[in-house]
Amino acid sequence: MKFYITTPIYYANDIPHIGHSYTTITSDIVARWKRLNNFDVFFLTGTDEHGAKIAATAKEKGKTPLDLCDEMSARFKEVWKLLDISYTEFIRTTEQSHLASVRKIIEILFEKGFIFKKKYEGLYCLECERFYSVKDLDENGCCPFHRTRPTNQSEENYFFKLSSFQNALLERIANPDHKEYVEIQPEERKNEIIGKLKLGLEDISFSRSAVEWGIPLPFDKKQTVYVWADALINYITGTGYAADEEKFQKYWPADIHLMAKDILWFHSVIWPAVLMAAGLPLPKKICSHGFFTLNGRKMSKSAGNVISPKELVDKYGVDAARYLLVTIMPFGPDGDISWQELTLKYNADLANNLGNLISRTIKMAEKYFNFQVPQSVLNLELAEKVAAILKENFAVNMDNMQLHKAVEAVQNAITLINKQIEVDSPWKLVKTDVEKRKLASCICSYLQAIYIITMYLLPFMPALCAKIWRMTGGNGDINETAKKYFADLIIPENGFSTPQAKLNVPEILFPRIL
RNA sequence: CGCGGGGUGGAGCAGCUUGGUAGCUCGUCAGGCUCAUAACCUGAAGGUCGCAGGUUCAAAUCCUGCCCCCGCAACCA
Repeated sequence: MKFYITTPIYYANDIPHIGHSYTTITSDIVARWKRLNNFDVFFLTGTDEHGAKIAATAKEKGKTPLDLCDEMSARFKEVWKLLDISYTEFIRTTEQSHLASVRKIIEILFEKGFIFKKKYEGLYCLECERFYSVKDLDENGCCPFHRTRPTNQSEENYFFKLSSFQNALLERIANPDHKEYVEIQPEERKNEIIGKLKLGLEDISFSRSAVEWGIPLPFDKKQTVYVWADALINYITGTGYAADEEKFQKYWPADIHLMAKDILWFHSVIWPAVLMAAGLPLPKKICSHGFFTLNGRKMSKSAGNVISPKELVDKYGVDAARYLLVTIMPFGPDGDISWQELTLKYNADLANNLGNLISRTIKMAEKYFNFQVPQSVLNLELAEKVAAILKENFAVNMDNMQLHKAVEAVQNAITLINKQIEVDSPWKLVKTDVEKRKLASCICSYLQAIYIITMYLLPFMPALCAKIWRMTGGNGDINETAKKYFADLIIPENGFSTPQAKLNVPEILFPRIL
C-alpha cells in the first residue's frame, strides 16, 4: 500500500520558523508512522519560489531571484536535516520538471476551456500584488495591510473558471459517501469551507502580466502563471506528473495534504477544482492546523517574539523538540505556547516519566544483575497490558491527526509501568534469595513493556528511541522489529530482548531543565 | 442578522452526538518508598460546568434568549 503525504511548499521569501517546523514535523511523524505500518510512503516538501515578492526581495538584496531561492531552499533543507525530517523529495518550483508539469496542466485547462482571457479593472495594491474591492479597503480607502492607496489598474488576465465547480466541490466535500469524497479536517474548518462555498465562487485570475519572475503561460508568453496555481501544482510534479507516468499512477492522489489554516481554502477549493478540470483524481484528505501564539501574542518578526527551530533544538535536543512541538497543543485549533509550558511538559513527560523509567530500570539491572538482561521465565503480563492500551488508543488517534492524544496513551502506559514497579518493589525482593528469581522476571517484564513504548514513540523521536532500544538491549534494529510488531501486534514469545544482552551504562536521556 | 469556534476547580484541556455520582495533565498540601533524573507511588483540598429562563423524575450535556472571548472573510505554518 502506498501513502502520499505533503507539506505545503514554503515561500522562499522567509526563513524557516517554528510554524513551518510544526507543519513539517507533524507530517514527518505521520510519514514515519505509516512507514512503520508497512506503507510505501512518499513524503514531499519543498519551496515555492516564484512571484513578485521573491523578485522584490532579491532586488533589495542585490541578488538574482534564483540566487535568493537557492539560498533559501538550502536553509529549509538545513533545518529539515536538523529536525530529522525524512522527506522523500524536496521540490523547488524553479526546477525544470515543475515548469514542464505546470505547462502541461495549464495547457490542458486552456484547451478544455477552463482558462479564458478577461479584462479586469479594479483597485490594485502594488504591495500586495492583488486587486481589492472597495469594501475590503479601510476607512480611508487604503489597503488594509499597507495603508497605501491602491491604484486604478486594468489588466488583461487569464482566468480560471472556478465558478463552474461550486456544486461539484460541495458534493465532494460535504458528502462522505461520494466516490470522490475529499475529507477536510478538522470538522469545524470543513463547515467553514462549506459555508463559504455555498456563498458562491468567482472565477479567479490565473495569470499576471506584471510579474516576470514566474512560469510563462504556454499560450501567451507575456504573462506568467499566478504563483498559487504554480505552487499547488507541485503536488503532482513531485510524484512524476508530466515526467514519470508510472510513479504518478502509483502515488497520486495524495492521501494527506497537511497545512496551516490560512491556506486551507486554496487546498480544499481551488486545487480540487483545478484537478477536476484537468480530469485528475482528488486528494483524499486535507488537514489544517492552527497558529501559535507565544505568551498570548501573535508571533511576528516585527514583534521579535519568534521562536526559531534552532532555539528549540538547542534547548531540548532534536527529539524532544519534535515531541514537544506536536504535543504541546491539539492539532487543529490555535494554541498558545510559552517556554515555561514547553519546559514543564519536557520535565513531566520526558524527564520524569519516560527518562526516569528507563533510568531506574537499567539501574536495577545494574545493581542486581550486573547489567545483564536477566535470564528468567518471561512474564509478558505487563507488556500485554501496555500493548492493549496502545492498541486501543494509538493508531486511531494518529489517523485522526490527534497526535497529542496518541502520545497521551503512551504516557499512560509509562505510568502503568511505574505503578507496577511500585507494586513489585524489586528493592524488597532483592533482600532474600528466595525472591531473587521473581526479581529477574520483574526486571525482564519492565524491559519488554519499555520496548513496546519505544516502538510507538519512534516516529516522534527517531534517534532517541533507537538509542533507548540499544541501551535497553532490544533485539536487532528497532525499525525492522517495529514493522514486524505493528503488522500483527503479537509480542514474540521470547520478547524483544537480545539474549544475554549487556545493558549500557545508564545515561541521562532527558536531563531535567529548570 | 456574513461564516465558524469557544466560555468547566489556580493554569491548560476532556466530557456535550446517545441527558443520570464532573474526569485528565500541571500546580498546591499530606503521606509512602528509596531502584531512579529532588524522581516514582498513594491520598487530600479546590468547580452551584459564562448568565437567565425552559423541557425533564433528572442537564455541563437538549431548547430559547443574553453577555463575553477568539478565528475566518480569499495568497503569513
